[in-house]
Amino acid sequence: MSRTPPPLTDAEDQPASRSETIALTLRQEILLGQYRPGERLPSERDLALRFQTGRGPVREALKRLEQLGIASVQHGGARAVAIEDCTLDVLEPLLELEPVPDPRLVDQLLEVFGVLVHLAAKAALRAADDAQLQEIKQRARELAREDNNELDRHLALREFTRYLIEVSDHLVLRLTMNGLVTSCLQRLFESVLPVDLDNDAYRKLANELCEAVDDRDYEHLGSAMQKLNRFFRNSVSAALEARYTVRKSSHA
Amino acid sequence: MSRTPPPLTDAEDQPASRSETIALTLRQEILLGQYRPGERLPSERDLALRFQTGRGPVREALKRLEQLGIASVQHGGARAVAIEDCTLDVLEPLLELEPVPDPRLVDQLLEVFGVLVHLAAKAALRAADDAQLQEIKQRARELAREDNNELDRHLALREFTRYLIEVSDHLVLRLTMNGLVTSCLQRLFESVLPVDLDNDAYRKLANELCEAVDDRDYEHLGSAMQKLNRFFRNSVSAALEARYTVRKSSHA
DNA sequence: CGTTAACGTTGGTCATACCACTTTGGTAGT
DNA sequence: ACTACCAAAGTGGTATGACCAACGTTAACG
Repeated sequence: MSRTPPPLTDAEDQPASRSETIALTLRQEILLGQYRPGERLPSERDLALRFQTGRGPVREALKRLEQLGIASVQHGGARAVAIEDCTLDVLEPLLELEPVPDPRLVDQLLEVFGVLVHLAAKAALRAADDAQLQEIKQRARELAREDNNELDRHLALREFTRYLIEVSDHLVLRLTMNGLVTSCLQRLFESVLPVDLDNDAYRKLANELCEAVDDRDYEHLGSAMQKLNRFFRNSVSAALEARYTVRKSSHA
Repeated sequence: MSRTPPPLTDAEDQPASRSETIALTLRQEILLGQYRPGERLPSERDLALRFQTGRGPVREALKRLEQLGIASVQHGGARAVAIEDCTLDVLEPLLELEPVPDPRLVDQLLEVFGVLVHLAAKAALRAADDAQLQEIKQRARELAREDNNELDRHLALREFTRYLIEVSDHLVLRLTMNGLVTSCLQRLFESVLPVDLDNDAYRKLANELCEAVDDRDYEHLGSAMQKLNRFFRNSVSAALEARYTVRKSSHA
């Protein structure tokens, strides 16, 4: 008969399997502090009962949470883990806990992102052959084009950093970025956009970046990227703060 | 009476559950390139047959691999994923693939680690209250003690960075470090130690770090940490290269 | 030759049972 | 009253077997 389709609240599309739904829900609950660190969470049987399913999906969900570092399941019982001891992968759900992500967290994210991109740029310039160097220069110039709108700029910037990482041939860097960029920044830019950027300031910084790349000047490159990063952090921070307060006032 | 204590004493050999063993084995095989990216890996039923177990444990193992980003399991079948698209968590198994970790990878790891610690130090000095600042200074001085042996030094250094991260109150940084430090560097130091460090050079750098911390001088701190990091990278690199060649020659 | 429909395979789920371990609470010994 | 021990209950781990829905392949069809 009618299987009463699972009550998908507002999360993803349809294709969420049972175990995924369970994992998502539990993750959310733990992240919201519903279970204090070290506290035992319900037994698999109870969870199965609660989610109207068998132990199989519940176990799979728990395995995923364990891999996330968000839960520790042992023979005695599964326990919640403090957020600070988790993996980078919890950042994405953490940012999506509320409709407007925590500005502080976003700023931290961009800060870390900044130093890593800086590293990537240096490594890329060091490792690039002639063709790749040309490509880098080309993409750098794209950043400073005048007819870019906000979306174009972000896409170009993302492509630029992506290419830098690729050229740098730096596996550790790439893996670290995978956990940051693909899972967090992408979402972030999608939800936070459009950010009001000072167009002149931006193009000026982008041009400085171009020069540094053209000259293959590491020092110059470093300072340019730092400025650019600082610029973005400030812009995003301002935008987020604005929305944050707006939301709070309209919510109350 | 004898409490039958034999089973323990070693980290993770025996007490690995079936699903863990499967996950470890498959992870290893994929990392070794036994399945090319995008290639389908055996069906759950085949895997269950191969590991002489049911589909349950196999599914749990696959879920973990999927969470690691190392495999993508869909309705059509599970597929392997390129290493570059995985999570940071694959670094640890990657380093442990061979008895002597890949020097190049280790150097990259230390490089990323360096910039992150630098960030942590700045953030910590910025955020620390008086008591914490004193504690930081105290621990910095521990680094420069004369009677430290190699193990003490590494432990002190790890404690120092750990405390920096804690004080910095920088969640993103901490999470990133969790994926790097706890899983990789710890193992690394255990397996690579002892590293021949130039004692005088080290103490000189440590003292410079102390001064920077005492003065709360960010610029000085930055350069000191960069030097220290460079020093470590060189030392570890040299040690690893030596072992690498030794192993290769004795192996052939 | 391209399209489509049937089929077998695969992952996703369900239900039940049993085993091994941990926790817990009670009991006996001191 | 405290400690040490032990047994029962609860929990995770595994095994089995079945069914469904989605996918890939293939064979039949236009």
